[in-house]
Amino acid sequence: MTHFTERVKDAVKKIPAGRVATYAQVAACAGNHRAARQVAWVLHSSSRKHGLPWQRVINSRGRISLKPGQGYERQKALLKNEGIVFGEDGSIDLERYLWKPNVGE
DNA sequence: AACCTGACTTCGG
DNA sequence: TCCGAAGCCAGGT
Repeated sequence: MTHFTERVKDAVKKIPAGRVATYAQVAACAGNHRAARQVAWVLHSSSRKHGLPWQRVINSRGRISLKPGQGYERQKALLKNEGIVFGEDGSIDLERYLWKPNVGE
């Protein structure tokens, strides 16, 4: 595991409940904003172990990347449980819920 | 080392 | 808004 992967996990853990972060944002925190895909891989690989609030990581469009039946509903339920409100099209208002690193921490 | 893969992102059409 | 193509990164085989 590279240092980057560890940083990704650490960054994800920092995301506070009720907030969300994009893959690119997490990647940036880990050192490479271009490694968004790798972030997805890490989550997919580590989510099994609990410990990671993977549900708080969404794509740049403010929507869940998982497909229905592939975890979409599960993630949506977890986020709603944290107080996040979804649009009728299943989108999340990033202006309101996006995690702001350095702010409030 | 080479090739494949993925919960991505951006740009065009 | 949807679809396809291209770029990008690191781990797994």
